[in-house]
Amino acid sequence: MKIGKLSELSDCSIQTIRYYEKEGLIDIPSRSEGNFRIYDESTLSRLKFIRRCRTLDITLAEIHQLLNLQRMPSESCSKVNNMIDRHIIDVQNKIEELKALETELKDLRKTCRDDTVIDGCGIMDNLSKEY
Amino acid sequence: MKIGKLSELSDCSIQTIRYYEKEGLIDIPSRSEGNFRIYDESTLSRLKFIRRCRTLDITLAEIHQLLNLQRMPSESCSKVNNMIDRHIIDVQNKIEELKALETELKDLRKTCRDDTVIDGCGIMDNLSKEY
DNA sequence: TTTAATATCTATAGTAGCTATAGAGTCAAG
DNA sequence: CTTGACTCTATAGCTACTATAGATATTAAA
Repeated sequence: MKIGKLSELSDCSIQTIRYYEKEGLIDIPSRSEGNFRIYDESTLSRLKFIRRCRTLDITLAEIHQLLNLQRMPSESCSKVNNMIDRHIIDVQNKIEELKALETELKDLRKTCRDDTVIDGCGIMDNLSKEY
Repeated sequence: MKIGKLSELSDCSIQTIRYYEKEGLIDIPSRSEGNFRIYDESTLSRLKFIRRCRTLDITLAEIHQLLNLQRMPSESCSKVNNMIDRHIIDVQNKIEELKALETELKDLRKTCRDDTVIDGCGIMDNLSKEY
């Protein structure tokens, strides 16, 4: 199949597929006479794997590592486990940060009534203060 | 004062200060005989304002807007309020997304025992599945 | 006064993961 | 034979910085 079809089936944009090729995440495909990329099912599976990882916020560098591990089926999978564990912690930390930010923004928001003017706006005042 | 001192006092790196200058967030400073940037207190205040906004994840484009609003003290401050409200919602949405991601990562993690190899690793299996 | 260390200058490239564009070529249908 | 849909390469843009390299300026010590 050509790149348009692959894009449709994999839910990756055409540019993204070419980008992944450049990054070495998918195999270099064969070409048609007219120089169009020709793909088979294996690239589709690969793209789905990559997309699944990306929805989990796994970086492309980490996906590289996972793909390398796939080629060493008898290795211990502790690296995979550690990677996921690290991600869980990162996500938890990020959630805590965002909660703190939410509180701070809400506090800031309270300092302005809706019907006032820039000059007396508590928000602008607060942003100018030091912390 | 020169840029090194300003950097120290404002907690912005020297490169960041020059970057903000390029982006039009701070005034273009005067120069010494030897072509060094010379700043006064007003730039320091401005940088503190910018930094405060940045800790609240306000974008540089939005900071631009806020600075424009500062120059119109008799305008209604509803734009400021709306901006903060929008940020609160964005942050809340992001938190929900991350919570879902956390759950998903934890579920994924449960599919692998620590003492196995890649070939039988539930995580690798799961990443290859479609959803 | 020379010299060495420190501070500053400009310009440029890199980060992550795409997305968007321009300008050209390919191919099937009408 | 032309139209339209598809694909090609190469390049630039996004955000908010950060990190060089190589040159100049200033300051302090010897």
